[in-house]
Amino acid sequence: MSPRSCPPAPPPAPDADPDEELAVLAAALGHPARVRILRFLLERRECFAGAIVDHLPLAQSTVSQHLKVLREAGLIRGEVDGLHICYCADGERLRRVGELLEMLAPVPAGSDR
Amino acid sequence: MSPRSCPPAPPPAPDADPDEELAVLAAALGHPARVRILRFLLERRECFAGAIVDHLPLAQSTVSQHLKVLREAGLIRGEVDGLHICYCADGERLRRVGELLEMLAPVPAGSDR
DNA sequence: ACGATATATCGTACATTTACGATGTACGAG
DNA sequence: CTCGTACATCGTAAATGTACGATATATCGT
Repeated sequence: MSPRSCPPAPPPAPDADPDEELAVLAAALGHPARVRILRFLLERRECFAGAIVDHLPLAQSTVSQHLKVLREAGLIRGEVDGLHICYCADGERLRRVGELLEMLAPVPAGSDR
Repeated sequence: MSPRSCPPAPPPAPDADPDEELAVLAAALGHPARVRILRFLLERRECFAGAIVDHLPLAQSTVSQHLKVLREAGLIRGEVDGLHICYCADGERLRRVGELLEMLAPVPAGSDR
């Protein structure tokens, strides 16, 4: 079972300008360490920040900074669990990226051969 | 009709690491001016660099830099047409972003209510 | 060949990002 | 209350990004 499921959902923070919204989300995804963090959270059952630090070749403070970037973009959420913090990837927010992308460049009709 | 359709396709430049590939593409999308350039190219029939410059509140040299970032990420291609250069958004490459995103976080089964 | 036009590149200034170690904060154990 | 653990934040240095004006390059028209 998952270590702790994160709270239902924080404010979705609607952005007036879709270009700006996409740019902000894409920028948060624009560093390999952050993509790796997301993949780690999505693939593993673990979620504690320490596990992420152990998984990356980066200092704890650096990982914490990357977590902050992801948090501020709404791509992850953290829930305090005693001494630990359990981070979860926010699948909805990630799907929002795909949605914005699809709005930008709709896939051409009948491209499912 | 479109001003000039761009050449078929340059080398797809496969990236060994999908996390790295996604990060590079996302970083290229991580600035509102670049998203606006892509939208402009996708929505309008125009494609000349000058039209993009007119469309953005940025200096010509700055727009040229953004075009370079998009070009290096493979998100646009430019074809010289006399004095002008016609830029096209590369739909395939944009769809590749969605693909990488989908590989990262598959949409949960039966989420199409 | 010359001048005008379209775009790229250079040089530069300033802001932001990335990385680290050090330090702060909050919690639980004892 | 004190100590250790887990994480965040601070301070800072180096790298990268963003923006501009100036300049280079290439093409077209004459």
